Amino acid sequence: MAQRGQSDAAGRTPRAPAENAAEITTPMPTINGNGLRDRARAIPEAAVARLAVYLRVLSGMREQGVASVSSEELSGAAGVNSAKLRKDLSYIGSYGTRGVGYEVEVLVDQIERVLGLTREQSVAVVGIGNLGHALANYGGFPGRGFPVTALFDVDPDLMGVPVGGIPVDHIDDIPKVCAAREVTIGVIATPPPAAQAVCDRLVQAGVECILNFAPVVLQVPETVEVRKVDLAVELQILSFHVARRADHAPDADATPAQRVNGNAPNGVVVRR
Amino acid sequence: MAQRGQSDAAGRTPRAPAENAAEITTPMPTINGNGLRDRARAIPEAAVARLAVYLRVLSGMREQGVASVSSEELSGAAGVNSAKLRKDLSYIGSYGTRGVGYEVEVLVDQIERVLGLTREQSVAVVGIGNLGHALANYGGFPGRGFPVTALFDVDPDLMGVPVGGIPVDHIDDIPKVCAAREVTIGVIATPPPAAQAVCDRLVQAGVECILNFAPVVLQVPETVEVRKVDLAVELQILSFHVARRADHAPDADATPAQRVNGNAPNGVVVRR
DNA sequence: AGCCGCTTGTGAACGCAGGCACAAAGTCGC
DNA sequence: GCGACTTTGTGCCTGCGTTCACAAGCGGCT
Repeated sequence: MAQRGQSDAAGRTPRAPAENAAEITTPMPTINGNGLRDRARAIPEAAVARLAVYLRVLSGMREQGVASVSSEELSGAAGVNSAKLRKDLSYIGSYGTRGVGYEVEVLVDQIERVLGLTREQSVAVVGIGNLGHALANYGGFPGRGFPVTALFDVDPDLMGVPVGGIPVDHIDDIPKVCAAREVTIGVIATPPPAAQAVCDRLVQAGVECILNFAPVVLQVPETVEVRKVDLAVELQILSFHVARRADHAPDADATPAQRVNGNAPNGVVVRR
Repeated sequence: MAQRGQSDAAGRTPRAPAENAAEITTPMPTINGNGLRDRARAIPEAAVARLAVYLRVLSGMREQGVASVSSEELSGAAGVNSAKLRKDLSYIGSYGTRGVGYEVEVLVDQIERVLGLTREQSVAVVGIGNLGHALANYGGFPGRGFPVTALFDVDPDLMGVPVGGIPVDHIDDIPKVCAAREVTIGVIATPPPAAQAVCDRLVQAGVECILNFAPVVLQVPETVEVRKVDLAVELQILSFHVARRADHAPDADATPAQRVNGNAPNGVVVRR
């Protein structure tokens, strides 16, 4: 993304599944051609998204006392094909043991390192509606993760009211508060009309990574990374598939078998 | 993405047991102009996601009385490159006038047709927490869109209570209620442990498209389309970019806020 | 100690998606 | 009515991401 989703969305994605993000204006000034100091950049965005999934699965395994795992097992649990999993893992280094598999602990540590989860990322949520509430309460994740340290809204009634333990500030204070709390990631959960103004303030505050839930195309400087999650778009994509299915239904040839072919490890099938 | 991811995430993008990726694979590159039905299959998923964005932008334009638009204008507003936009539009047919541009009205209609928005998709939301509330109140979107016609939870206190105008039912009634209300899209907004069970019930109810917000890899039959939106994954992807950025920047150790402020690009705001 | 089988890591092929650039096509002005 | 200008639609080329297939490496078994 995707956001790309998801996508992606991914947003993005690609940049993400749904690829998205930084295309905006600027005709790709990316002098990226150097390809030199790209050690980190060498990891494709799609792979990064999957690494996050692997991390979640691995965390679950660790909690259940699983010490070691093979690419086959892990890929099955993550819903990808094992070759892709191995390639993804190879982007971050060689931490497996041939003939044996991977040590869960090691993999967790390494993925966390690559994803930058070793140092906590401070998150600000702007727009404390239903969605903002949900995000504010999200708190810790699979493992620990992203402490929400600042909340903003325009509603006077919300000012100072703690939500999920954090008091709400006015969006005019975004620059000040974000700087003070070293916010690195901003989340926009406002109504569409307010999104761009909020985004501008976040950028002004030095935030370089933004997760946007508002159905608007944000305009940002090239240095800022934006991922978007658009519920309407997600629904419309699904709607497209429904339509396609309906159109195709009369002569429904038992669905494209090739698509899940190599992926679904044996059992993936229909539970229940 | 899916990608998504959206998927990007995508980002990407997302596919349940599998991932996402190039599906649909229709051999023929599609000749437009006729063959109304088979062309839908040839549209790449990434393009579908963008079409949804174009639709939103176009709806806004229509509301402001804009009658006609060029690929350059529209692509600018949608944040993509104009060639890509034209190619995307070409997937659905030739509705532009050379030398002039596209008629907004026509484009809106055609995109809605392709996305299957002409017949309304009935949506069920499962898990009425903060996120579920947000979704239930989402109501209509850009234009009209996806009527939420059913809500489910396990909490006895919620049973029968109307949220956004729709009463909440127990998840055990999913098959019955979904069938009765002809639900075509299911949205899972439950805690992770409940997600798979809910998913199974939705599938059992005949729902073939699922939007999953729970951080779990759902196991579904191949006939079911799943898109996932994982907030943790989105944040981790952003975190990755923060980390990458820090590695790249020689003056890495300053406080994040200070550092980024220093990097603040000249024209902070690009704005439409 | 040496062999065997298992699993990783990766080079190479393949296929899709993106971008460029141009021919086709239609409009406007004269 | 004709020519020049504008913008679409698309063929081709490039690059990325996925998949395949296999050699390399490691542990266990005899």
